[in-house]
Amino acid sequence: MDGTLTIGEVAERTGLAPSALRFYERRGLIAATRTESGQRRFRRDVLRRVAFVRVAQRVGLSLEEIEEALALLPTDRAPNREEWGRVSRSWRDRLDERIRLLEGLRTGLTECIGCGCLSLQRCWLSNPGDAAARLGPGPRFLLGNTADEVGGEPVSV
Amino acid sequence: MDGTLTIGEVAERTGLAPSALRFYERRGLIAATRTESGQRRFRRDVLRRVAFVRVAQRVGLSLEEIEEALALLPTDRAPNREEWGRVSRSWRDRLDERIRLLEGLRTGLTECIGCGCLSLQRCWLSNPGDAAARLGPGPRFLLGNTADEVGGEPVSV
DNA sequence: GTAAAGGTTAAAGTTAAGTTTAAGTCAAGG
DNA sequence: CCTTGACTTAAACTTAACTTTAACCTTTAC
Repeated sequence: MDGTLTIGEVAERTGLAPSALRFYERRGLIAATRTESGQRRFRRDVLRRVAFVRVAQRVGLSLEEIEEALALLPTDRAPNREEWGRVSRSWRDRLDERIRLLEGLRTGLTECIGCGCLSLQRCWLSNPGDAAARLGPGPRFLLGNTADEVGGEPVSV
Repeated sequence: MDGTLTIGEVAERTGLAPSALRFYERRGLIAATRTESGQRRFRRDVLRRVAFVRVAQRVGLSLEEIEEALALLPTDRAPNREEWGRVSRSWRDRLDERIRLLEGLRTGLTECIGCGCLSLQRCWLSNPGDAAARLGPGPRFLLGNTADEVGGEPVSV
C-alpha cells in the first residue's frame, strides 16, 4: 500500500520463485529494505531489474556477468531512463557478439558439410578458430585448447 | 601402431582431459575397445566425434541433445560422409533456430531502448513472448511462466 | 630391472543457479 | 483465540559436466 512489494508479490509479477528472489538478493542483483519484523519490502523498480536478469540469462550471460552490468545502476533509487539505456546498450553489444559467433559457426559448418571433410587437420569442425570464445554457462575449461593440442600430425578419418 | 589411439593420445589431439574422455565413454558419446590388460584403444574417428561434441556444446547444446544426434552414427566403424552430413545438417538447424531467437531478442531490445519503457506491462523486456524457449543449459524452470504471472495490474517503474 | 610415465576404477568434490527442507515468526480472517 | 497462509533463516539437496583423489596395474625408457 506504500508502493513497496512483498516477496510474494514480486514473485507473482516476475514469475520467479521467492527462493530465487532471496538468492538474487544474496548475490546483490536486487535490493530490499526490511520491515520492523524483518520481512523484505521491494521497490517496484526491482521488477525491471529482474526482467533484465531473465532476458540476459536467455542470451546466455551468467549471473556474474549480469551482476557486473547491473552494478552500473543505483540500488537506493529507481534508475532513470538514461541509466537504463546505458545498461541495455552494453547488453545489446553482448548479444550482437553472440549472434556474430553463431553465424560464424553456421557458415563454417555449411562449408564443412559440402567439403567432404576428409582431413581433420583442415576441417573447420576441428579447428573452430576462436578457441577462447565461450557461449555462456557451461562446463569449465570447455575451450581451453593450447596451440599444442590443435597442432600435430595430419589425421584422416 | 595399429592405427588406434590411447586415451592420452586422444586427449592430446582433442584438447580434452583423459577424465573427460572417460566420462564421454560412460555417457556413450564415444566408444573404445580394450587391450588384453584393460586399457582403452580408440579408433581415429573418435577425434571427429569429439570435435563435433565440442562444437555442439559451443552452440549451447547439452550433452544429452548431442547424444541423441550422435546416436544416428554407427559406433563400430567410422561413419561415412553421408552419415556425417545427416548429423551436421540437424545440428545446423538447431543453430539456425538459436540465431533466429537471438535476433528476435535484439530487435525487441533495440525497440525497447528507443521507447522509454515507461510501462513494464507493455515493455518488451518484461514480456519476451516465447516464454517456453530456452537457450541451452542453465537454471531449471528459468522461463516457466504461467499466464497468471505475466498478467496482473499495470506496473509503472 | 626398476623407476617414471601413463593407464584403470570407484567415489567424492566442484560450480552455477537455484530449490527444498526444517524449524520457526508474523499477519489476517473468522 | 487460533488457525491458515505468507514470511524468515540456515543448511542440505539438485543437475550438468566434469575434475580430483586414492589405490592400484602396465608400459616405456634407461
